[in-house]
Amino acid sequence: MTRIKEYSTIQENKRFALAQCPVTYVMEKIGGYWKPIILYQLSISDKRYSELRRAIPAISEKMLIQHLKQLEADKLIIREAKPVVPPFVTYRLSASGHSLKTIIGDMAAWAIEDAKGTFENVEG
Amino acid sequence: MTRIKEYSTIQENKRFALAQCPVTYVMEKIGGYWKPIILYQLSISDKRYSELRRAIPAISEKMLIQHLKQLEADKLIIREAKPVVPPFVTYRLSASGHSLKTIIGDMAAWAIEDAKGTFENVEG
DNA sequence: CATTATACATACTTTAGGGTAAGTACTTGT
DNA sequence: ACAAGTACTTACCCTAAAGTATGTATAATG
Repeated sequence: MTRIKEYSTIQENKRFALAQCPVTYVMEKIGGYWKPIILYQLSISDKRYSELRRAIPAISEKMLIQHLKQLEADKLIIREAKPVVPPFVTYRLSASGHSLKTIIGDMAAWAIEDAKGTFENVEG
Repeated sequence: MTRIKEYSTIQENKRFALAQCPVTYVMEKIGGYWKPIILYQLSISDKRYSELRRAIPAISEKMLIQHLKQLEADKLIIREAKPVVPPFVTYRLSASGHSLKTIIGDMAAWAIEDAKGTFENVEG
């Protein structure tokens, strides 16, 4: 995972925004390009690492793992590794993750209303 | 406003995410560092450009204008300019903007609960 | 004995977005 | 005459996040 500088104006402003603005807090947690898609996939069903990879073919392995680690650190998902070889790792939504589903649903509804016809299938 | 390349993998993936994922669509609209804060300020009351600037002292003028233009292009806010000099420009939420308030409120509520640790140690 | 599959890790590059600083045009106040 | 306030605009720099490519250990399979 990429190092970040201890100090920079961007970091300062981010801290400011996080302290002032709960919305930014949520953004920080689900605001990567792929995070909502990962969460959507996990909301359908628990999945192994490789299942996620196949479910989202366009994502690179680095991005997948990186976001999984972040989501895990933010306690939105739970990682379970069976001590076997080859490894068997399953990801699933935590309580926080599940509680986000309502919001995500509302966001999706708003988006679909706002841009009628742009979206074909998905809910996540 | 900064130019973007006609083609890049990032743009490709963004298009993919936007087409597949309504959440990403919402993120695109309210996902700048300052956008939620601007929207929040305008949800309190309509404001002139300079009032916004004073309400959010940490933001640079470039960022403020840039986000205002984007929010206007996305039809979340409405810009009204009186043809006088010195200029008198007022910004206010559009209908779309107002309809976002519920979602923003829910996000804020979730953020506060999550920060408190409400969801911790509960199984998904 | 080489390939495939598991679940990652890590070095390096690119790009979009954010930040800094300065300028524009026009009027009012001192 | 000059500073200050209005609402921007533009040129340039820097950083965080995203992308590319390759490597790791272990076991089963052909």
